[in-house]
Amino acid sequence: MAEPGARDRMIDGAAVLLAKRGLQGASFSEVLEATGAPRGSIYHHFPGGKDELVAAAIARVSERTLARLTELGGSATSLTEGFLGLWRALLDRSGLTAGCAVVAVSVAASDDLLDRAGTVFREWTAHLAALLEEAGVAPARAASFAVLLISATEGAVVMARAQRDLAPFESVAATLMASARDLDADAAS
Amino acid sequence: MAEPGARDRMIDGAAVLLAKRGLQGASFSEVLEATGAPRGSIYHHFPGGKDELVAAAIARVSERTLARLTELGGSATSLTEGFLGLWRALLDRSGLTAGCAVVAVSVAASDDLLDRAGTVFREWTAHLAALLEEAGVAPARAASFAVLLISATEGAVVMARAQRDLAPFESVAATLMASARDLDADAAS
DNA sequence: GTCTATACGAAGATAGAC
DNA sequence: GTCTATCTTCGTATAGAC
Repeated sequence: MAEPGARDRMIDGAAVLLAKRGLQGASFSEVLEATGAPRGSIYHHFPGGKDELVAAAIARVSERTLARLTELGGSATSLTEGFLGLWRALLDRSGLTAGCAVVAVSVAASDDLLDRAGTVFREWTAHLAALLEEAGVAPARAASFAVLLISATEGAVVMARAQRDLAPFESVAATLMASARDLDADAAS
Repeated sequence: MAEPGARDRMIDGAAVLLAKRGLQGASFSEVLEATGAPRGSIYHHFPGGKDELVAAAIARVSERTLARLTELGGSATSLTEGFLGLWRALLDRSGLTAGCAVVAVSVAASDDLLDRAGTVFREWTAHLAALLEEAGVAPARAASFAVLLISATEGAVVMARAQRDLAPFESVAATLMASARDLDADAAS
């Protein structure tokens, strides 16, 4: 019952290609080559064509990110460490050749896909802010730190990748971790 | 003497299209249509093809950014305000449809162009750090704040554009301005 | 410096057989 | 569900005339 996996593999493959080579690099040919999925069933699985595939890919990236954030819970420090860890792992695993699939879509997509990317960022921001509040951070500070954490991390990933050097990422990570410790200290008092 | 302007217009046009539509959106056809430049002279002006045009475009964006930063000088506060102002103006002028051309190249380019984008980020970071030091900020703090300012701003531009809402940018801007005031306060003491 | 014409390949998408 | 074949559009790039 349900799909045997071809559709799933295509979605994951598209997510990887978006992260590594951008929207134009995530062509059907590339996705099929990377996943071994059958060419004949592209439009069976994705009647909406490439946009539908890309939308599914960034939705999956979003869900996974949200799920991992939830597991982190606890303090502002652990949330920040965990969020940074997700992107550090992406850079490490790829040898600094991959970035964020959502960012890749945000800079070169149709209006519909741009909207979906915006929704992903809103979800991440809201989820992070809610978890920070659970950790005892005041709502206003939780909201502004959530936006800063996401934007600075995403920007740092872009810089580290372009410079082929993890240094800018680690510099930003250290600064954000210091801020997170301040949040926890204030929450405890 | 020198070029009458066709080459210059193409470079500027490419920069605008990169910012608005990404690398694949900055095709020769689009650039020619946007600038009115003659199709027959593309490879006269850019023997290296598209990569050479894109390289020239992000180099020009970089130069302009560096020049404007130099004009700002003064304090950490004025530098931060000015840097944020450059990107706020970009978002405003375009109705939140344009982003940073260098980021667009960083997520979807050839190795050579990726290197050039990395060089741009290094130049911005070094220049900002140097100006912060002139403003009395300690070298280590100047370096880390320069990286944070660039990465957070770039990330915020991506988020604001995707969400079609300036709010995330302004939230990040407020946080960065508060940090800049701290730097100035410490520099004065 | 600019033109037309064109070669070449890649990409998205569709049709119809199996 | 998957295949092959094909269509169309587009983008890069080249050649040679003006």
